[in-house]
Amino acid sequence: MSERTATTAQGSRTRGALLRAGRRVLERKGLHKTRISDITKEADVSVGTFYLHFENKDDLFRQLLITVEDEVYGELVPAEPGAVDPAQRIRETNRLYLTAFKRNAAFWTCVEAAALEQPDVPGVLAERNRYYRSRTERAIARWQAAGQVAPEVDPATAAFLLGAMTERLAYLWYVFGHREDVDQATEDLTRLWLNYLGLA
Amino acid sequence: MSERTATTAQGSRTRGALLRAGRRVLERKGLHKTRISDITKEADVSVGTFYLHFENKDDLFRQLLITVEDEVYGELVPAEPGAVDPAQRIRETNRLYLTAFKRNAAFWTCVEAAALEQPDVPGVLAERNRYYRSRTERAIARWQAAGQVAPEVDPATAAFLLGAMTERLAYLWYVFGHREDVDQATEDLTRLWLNYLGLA
Amino acid sequence: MSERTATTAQGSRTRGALLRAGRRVLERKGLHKTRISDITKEADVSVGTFYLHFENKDDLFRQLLITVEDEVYGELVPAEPGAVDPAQRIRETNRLYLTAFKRNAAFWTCVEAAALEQPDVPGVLAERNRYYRSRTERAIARWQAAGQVAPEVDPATAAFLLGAMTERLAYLWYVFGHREDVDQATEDLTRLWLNYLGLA
Amino acid sequence: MSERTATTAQGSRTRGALLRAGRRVLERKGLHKTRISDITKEADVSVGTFYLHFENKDDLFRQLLITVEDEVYGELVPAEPGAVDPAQRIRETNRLYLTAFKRNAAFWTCVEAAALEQPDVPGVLAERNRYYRSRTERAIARWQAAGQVAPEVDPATAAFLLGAMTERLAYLWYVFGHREDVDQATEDLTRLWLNYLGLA
DNA sequence: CATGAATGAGGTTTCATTCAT
DNA sequence: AATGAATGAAACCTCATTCAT
Repeated sequence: MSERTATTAQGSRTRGALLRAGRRVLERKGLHKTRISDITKEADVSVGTFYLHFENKDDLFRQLLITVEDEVYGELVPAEPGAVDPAQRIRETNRLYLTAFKRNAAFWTCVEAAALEQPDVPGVLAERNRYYRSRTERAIARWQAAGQVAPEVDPATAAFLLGAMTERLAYLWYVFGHREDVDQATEDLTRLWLNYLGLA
Repeated sequence: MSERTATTAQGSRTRGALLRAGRRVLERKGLHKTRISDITKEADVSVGTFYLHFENKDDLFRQLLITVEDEVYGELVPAEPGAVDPAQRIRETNRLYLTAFKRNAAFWTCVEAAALEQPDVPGVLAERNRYYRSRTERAIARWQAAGQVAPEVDPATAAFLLGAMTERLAYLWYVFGHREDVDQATEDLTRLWLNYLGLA
Repeated sequence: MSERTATTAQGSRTRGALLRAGRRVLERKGLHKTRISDITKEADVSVGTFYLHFENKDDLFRQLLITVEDEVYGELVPAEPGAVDPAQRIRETNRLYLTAFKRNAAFWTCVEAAALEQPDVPGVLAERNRYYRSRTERAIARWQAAGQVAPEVDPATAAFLLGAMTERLAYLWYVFGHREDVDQATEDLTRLWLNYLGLA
Repeated sequence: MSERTATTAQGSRTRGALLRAGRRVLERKGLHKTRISDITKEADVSVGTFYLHFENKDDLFRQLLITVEDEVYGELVPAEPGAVDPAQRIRETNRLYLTAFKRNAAFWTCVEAAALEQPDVPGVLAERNRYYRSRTERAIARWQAAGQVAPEVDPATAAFLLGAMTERLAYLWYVFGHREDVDQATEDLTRLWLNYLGLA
């Protein structure tokens, strides 16, 4: 439906405008108070045009979610992939995550809301989680092999727990609370990771 | 606001019926798909009666939130208040929390949704958090004084971080995931606490 | 229906309270924005009580109209009924009318509104008009007989025209405009009468 | 306010249909008994369409009032603008006024009702009054300069009083009473003017 | 592709009136 | 007589979606 392969240049330009406008409006008004007409007004097109590119609001939202996910994913690859000090690596990843989360906090509010109602959204979020978790898990296993992390830590459990906490803290700080700094937040978060992994 | 502190026995009976019906319907259909007429149908009263007791859906929701909060708060007082082994105490509190959360998980879905839209809800949640956090903080300080927890742990930070993580895990397990057990969940959660506090 | 002959002392006390409350609320909120519950609240009785004494809002309004009419009628009898100077008499009557109208202006707003919708109200107003008109007509005829007013004036027409104008001016001054004085208003009005009757 | 200055031919056609339908229904049922759905049914459009063109019933009414005012204003310019006999001129203007009023009497019932409730309506009416009054005032002053009207008449007062009376008589005759003729009404009214101005 | 007027189902809220207590 | 909770018909208004231009 919403995936039309061949489109005019003009067509995909309009589609892009709607996506960008949708994001702006959603961040401003929230998932439920956003009307389709709000989005088309922001994009400076007529209501009818919306239905040329999307099935409905949920459809646009899903497309948007994928786009934003990609953006965030892309940024989270740490600078130097070589082997470094675990503490250093954890700190750096946390900083990248918090920075990206903070920038997308307003939109993330809508994502959480959608997750409670739209059937596909939890799946998208779960996949993101799984990706992070497995990355974390592999890193911990590596550190164990290198003798930097105690062998009784279960990498899978650790990755799950630390991930959950990281998410919630980011949410509390940047969505509900109105924390602005990233530096101290990174320190607070990192300390928790190091403690748990016995790296402090 | 909307309450006229129930003048009649009949009046407060109906009000109670609406609150209970509201909760049932909210758990079934979610915050946004619940219609006022759904609630009155479930309570077996006419639409007009709803407005005799509540200003609108949000009003009922707020009243309901307070009620449920009280229920949950009430249960969280650990059985034997005497001085016991910290690990034992943490495990017990976690079990109580997870049990209560699991029982109210469906309603909590609505609470999270409401927190993203209704201005007063975050306040209610924040207050609950503050209460727990200060209880936790005092306990940790006590354990430090008794030499059971290392002095370099900051009780305030620890309470905040551990609380956040606990919340998110409960949410992931019982709202998104469909975890059913409490025993193993309690163990997983408790292990994290003990690790962070150096009590393992 | 609403005319119940024998009633308790308590009963007619409540009825009176409702009438008085009704008038106060009508003056404050106008005919259409006044709710039955507004009236019972003002009278400090329950809604049910209203229907013990009146059929509905229109019924109360009609009763009230009669009461107020009586009040106003009663006041309009000039002090000394003996033969006096016509100009003097006209001035005095105009003053009494404007004074009474001003005091009842707020309620009169409702009367005009009701006249446009309730079938019986125009009749009540018309009767009041007829009463005044015939009084005026007789006075003019008397003055003609005494040679004080020119014989080519038709008393019936004169009474009708002068009455209409008096009504409208009172309305414009005290309902729409917010005129406060009575003295100058009386002079303005009286001058018009004298001019028309050739008494200037 | 609510107008988006008709973008499409179709759009303004529908808007016009709603205005005309609104007027018809208002005249038939009166201001308060007219439902929005009555109007849309009469105009043969759906309810939603109403809100595309007007904010609510009051809004439509205000638009309508302006339209009708314009209609009436436009007609009241006397045929030959040259200098003529004052009596002749007064008679002619009165006839035009009564004719226009009679044609719009049913709608005027609603206008009077609205004036008692909607805050802007009295202003519209007052402006119309002011316009007439100043026209009348200038005419009287001209006649005084020409020695046709006695110098002791105050043009401003005369214009105000005569205008008020004219309004009320038209109202009593064509709204409350069901007078049908215009000729005799014009004579009655004109006689009053001439008398007051000493032109009889 | 784009437009924006039109649709109407679906929800919210009000309030006159009744009736069991 | 008085109470006030309960009723439900009736109005209002919104907004996702369609479709003729």
